[in-house]
Amino acid sequence: MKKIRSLYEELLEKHGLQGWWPVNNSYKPGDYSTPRNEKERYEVILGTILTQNTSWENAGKALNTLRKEKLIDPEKIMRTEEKKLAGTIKSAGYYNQKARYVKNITEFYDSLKGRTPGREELLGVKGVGKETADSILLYAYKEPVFVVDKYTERLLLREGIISGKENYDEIQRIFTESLEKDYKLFNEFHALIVAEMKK
DNA sequence: AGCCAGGCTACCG
DNA sequence: CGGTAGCATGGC
Repeated sequence: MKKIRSLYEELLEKHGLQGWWPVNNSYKPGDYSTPRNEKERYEVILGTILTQNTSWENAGKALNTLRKEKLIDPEKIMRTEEKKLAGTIKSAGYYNQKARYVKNITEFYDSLKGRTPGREELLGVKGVGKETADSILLYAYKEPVFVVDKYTERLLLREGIISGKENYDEIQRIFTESLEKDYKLFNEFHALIVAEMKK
């Protein structure tokens, strides 16, 4: 197995410390303290839905609108009519689907009562697939879960580490078997992958 | 002007 | 079951 660890060192050398979750946050390189409270946690969770197959810019605009409407609040989202919610997040694309997904994840989030969810129960929420579940665990709950996305797959393809036939869990295992389970490391590694692959 | 952006579900064979 | 159409805006 080509050294995943040395790949990390190379990327860090090339790009420097990045940060965490790039949608609408004044994060600083090397600062992994966010989310600092439940409101920020919930905002990150909304961001994971809004950014599905969508540019961060468009997802960020939708998040800004939600913020302006004071809707970064589970109770308010649940009280907002789905049609209206869809209009509010229009710029994120797929707004009808995502309005439904936002409702679903909000109901689930509320039912947790502050508890950290498991991956399987997250996957039980309609609108939450593997990448979204893992993004929620890593970025909202600081769990040491490696997030696999298009950039991750493209990088491993480029490096000849995978053939392209591997599934999500197999790709994820390549990272978790080679690295200590540290959410800051997983967070930074993924940010570096994006810095490397985003043209 | 068409292609692409950190996916996911439902449905098809 | 593995494969894929549909969902949609905004930036280039």
